[in-house]
Amino acid sequence: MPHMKDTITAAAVDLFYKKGYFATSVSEIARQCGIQKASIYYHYPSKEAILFHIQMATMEELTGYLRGNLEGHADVEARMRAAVHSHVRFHLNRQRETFIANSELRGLTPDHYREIVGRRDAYEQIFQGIIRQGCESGAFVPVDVKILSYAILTLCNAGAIWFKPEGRMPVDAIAAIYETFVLQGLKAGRLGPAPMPTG
Amino acid sequence: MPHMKDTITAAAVDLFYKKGYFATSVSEIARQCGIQKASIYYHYPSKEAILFHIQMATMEELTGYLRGNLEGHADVEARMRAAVHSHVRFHLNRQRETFIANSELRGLTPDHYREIVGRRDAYEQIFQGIIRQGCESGAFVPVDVKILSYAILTLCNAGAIWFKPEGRMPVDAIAAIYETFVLQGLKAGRLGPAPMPTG
DNA sequence: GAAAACCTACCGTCCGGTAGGTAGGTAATG
DNA sequence: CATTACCTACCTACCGGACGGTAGGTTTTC
Repeated sequence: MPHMKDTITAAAVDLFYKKGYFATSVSEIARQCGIQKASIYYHYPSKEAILFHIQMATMEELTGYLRGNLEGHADVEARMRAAVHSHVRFHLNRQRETFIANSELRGLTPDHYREIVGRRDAYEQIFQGIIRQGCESGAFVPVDVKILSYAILTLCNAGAIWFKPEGRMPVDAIAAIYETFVLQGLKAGRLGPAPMPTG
Repeated sequence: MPHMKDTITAAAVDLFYKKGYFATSVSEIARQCGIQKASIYYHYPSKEAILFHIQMATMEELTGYLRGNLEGHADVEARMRAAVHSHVRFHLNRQRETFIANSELRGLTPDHYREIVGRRDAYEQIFQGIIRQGCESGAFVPVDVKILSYAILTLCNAGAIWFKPEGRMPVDAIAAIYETFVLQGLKAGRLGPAPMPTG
């Protein structure tokens, strides 16, 4: 039996995902939990605190998941594959939380905003490190590391938009598609015009 | 000298982009235009109507721009390049409008929602047609058309998130990077494991 | 019996939207 | 050419309601 705080958090995830943070009222969250609005404030000091809690927990888990999935992979191509796979898997399994993390940053206070964006930057830098390493070793075509890292991360989020857990496609199959597409786009293979200088 | 309705629309674009639709009040829009809140309702019947107008105009322009850019290209690879280039260019030049179109669908009434989603589907199907053609002709590796179309469109939106018009990178350079990456990922080139069946 | 968990009742504020009025210009009428 | 009528584009003042949040009392749990 979960504690009420977890129930509240889960209800908030559900509603923030479906209706958005600003369009969701504290009363609605309470109603979904079967309690009164005032009781929410026993567990959380403010509505924003709920949002921050969700975002923080999601970023922590996302980063931890990536670190775990990278362990034991030394080869740069294998690391990239593992990173993409990890990112996609997490986004499909935690659809609602990652959607909130990606789209509800504006609801945060300036302090909390900085906190979350800092963690996000750290996460991105793991990807950028792998891409840079691949470019330097010649495994990948030379690319603008920052631009490509954003592109890849955004691309991998795509699945979370349309994915239905009960659908025909299993998570790993989708992850494999993105993995293949990204690696095909990155691997040195002499196709197309020369890319931009790697400013 | 623009008419007030255009001023209101422009102010709404600005505020919806910066703060989000639900976090923006009609009074704020009015203040930014130097008029009173009630005067907004002379030009628009409701707040939602402003959002719908922005979304509708954006989708119309986006689709028209793509159709124009595809004209005269017969080869499937050239069409794909032109499509990606068009999509990226538009998203960089109309950053605020496309951001709103992508993230503020929940603010629309059910009728308007269907209208916009319908146009979006039509736009996506242009991309899916090109991908399908490329797969069937053997120019592209066999892929799941729908999944890849979403992936490519989402990927091309990435630029609009961080792009600063006054930055070091010109629009066409960024478009070229995405173009190369996408084509490299799509073109038949015998890399990586076999992709999924093209359900 | 005390601490934790939840309640009812309420606060001030802001929201989207409306009612009704008015300044100033244009067009029709005699 | 003066008067009446109408129109556009805005205004002030207000509505009911919902919002986030709080005060203070009551029930449940250990």
